[in-house]
Amino acid sequence: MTDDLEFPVDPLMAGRLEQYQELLAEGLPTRYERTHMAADIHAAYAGLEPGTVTDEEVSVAGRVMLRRSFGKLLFFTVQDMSGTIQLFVDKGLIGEDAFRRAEMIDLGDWVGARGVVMTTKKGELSVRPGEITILQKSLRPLPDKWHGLTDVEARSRRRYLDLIANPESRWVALTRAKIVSELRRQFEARGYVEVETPVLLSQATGANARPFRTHHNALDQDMYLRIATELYLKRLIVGGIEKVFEIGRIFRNEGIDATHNPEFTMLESYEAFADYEDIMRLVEEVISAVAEETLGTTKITYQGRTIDLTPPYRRVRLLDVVSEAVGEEVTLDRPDLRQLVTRFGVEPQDDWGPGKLVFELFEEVGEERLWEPTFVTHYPTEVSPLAARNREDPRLTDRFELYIAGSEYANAFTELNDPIDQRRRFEAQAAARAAGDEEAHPIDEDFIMALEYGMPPTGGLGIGVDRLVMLLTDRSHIREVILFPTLRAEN
RNA sequence: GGGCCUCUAGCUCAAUUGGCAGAGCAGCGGGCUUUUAACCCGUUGGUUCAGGGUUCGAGUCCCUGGGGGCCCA
Repeated sequence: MTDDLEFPVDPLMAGRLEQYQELLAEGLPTRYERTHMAADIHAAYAGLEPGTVTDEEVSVAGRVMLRRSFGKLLFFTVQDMSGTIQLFVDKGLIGEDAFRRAEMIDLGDWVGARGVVMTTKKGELSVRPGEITILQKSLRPLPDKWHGLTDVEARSRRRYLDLIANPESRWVALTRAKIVSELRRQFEARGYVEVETPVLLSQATGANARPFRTHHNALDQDMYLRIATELYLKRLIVGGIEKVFEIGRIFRNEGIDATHNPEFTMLESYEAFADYEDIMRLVEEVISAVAEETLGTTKITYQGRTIDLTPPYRRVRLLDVVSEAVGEEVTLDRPDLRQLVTRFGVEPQDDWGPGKLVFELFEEVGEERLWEPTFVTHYPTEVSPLAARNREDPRLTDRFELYIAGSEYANAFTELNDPIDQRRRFEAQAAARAAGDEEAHPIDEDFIMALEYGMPPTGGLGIGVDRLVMLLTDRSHIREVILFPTLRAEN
């Protein structure tokens, strides 16, 4: 029967294929009327005495995960999005024909079943179907029913199998959805307007990173995938959309490791008339609210250690973090800065000024010390080309980054709205680029023009959504929170 | 980019000093009216990542390449 197929048939699939072709000939259903999710039934009938048969009729549908077959009894464990429910099939009640058909159901098949809610002698809540319908065959065997799918690469590449076999993976995926939804809700509740800015650009701006390059055929023009949404969102502030945010995919052409995927999701927000201290309060409120709404608590466990996300978060100046880490006072004025950072393993380049030196030193020795939620403030102007200068010390900016568990989760500042200074900053970046820094920011003339029309004082924010999901779901690798992480092509 | 580890049946894993490539699950056949990874009996299934080398003999040792993981930069 499978001989006429134009592709080689795996012996493991042969029996199923034959059955599938019979089902196709009979006609498979195009829909199924489900009244209950598995979890609904567990919730509604919790505590039902063993050996009870109710007269409550329900219908369930899902994928067959386990099968236990006796001579005249058949047990299926069916999994839907909410969990699992057992089907109890009794030959004496369902009849010879229906029972024979039920016996042909394989692990992995999608089925629908309608019948009464009952408990078995052992107390297992079950549905005793009067009818079972195969909704679609699975032609391939599922991963090991006990061990699941453990191979890291296979789990990423064939995420559908991971989701079928590993409840934990499903939980992460669903929790991510909740987190993103709650983030959106938090900003909307504060009057922010969600927008979409271009992904495809003639110039990649808004961050220090290397972009992906592509080409538009009709325009015959090289284009870049965005590395940030920043400058477009600020154009919208100029345009009078005073509270604006975007949750969007960002692309950076860089290596892949535990915390980096070439495409990732960033939330950026901008609010007119706010400064970076307002944004600090916003971040505390949003992060703690998202934890509370998605996990039910702000006290979380990450990699075996507890973290309290309850505001307020500690605030500390970047220079103070660095000073504490190296055990002596570090300032931008120290003549021996270059030697100092070298001593701690940083390899400075010739064109690095004091700000860059201190910043690199912070990344080397400061970050890892920050376990409890901490706002690190006053980043050097030299490494913050889009942030407003601090009024007391113009070599520093009114900027902060949020650190938790040694990693960065948010970056925010009072936005630079002085078009003259912005041009100067861009020119400094252009000089760095000319000196070989491929990640230096290019000059964006149109953005300067927008600032020349006047941007109100504005507080801006970026949150790494994938990192936040990692934190809240206790995953140590970014590929665990991205359904289809970037992988080398197979073969 | 560097170091270490790893790749064996659809899945999860074994294979002693270099000596016939195995198990459990899945599959197939049979039994069983209350199972929970059901159980019991029987049974099919291999390009041991690829290529080369050493050897009477290579999953195992060596070389080259590839995939993956962890750590470092």
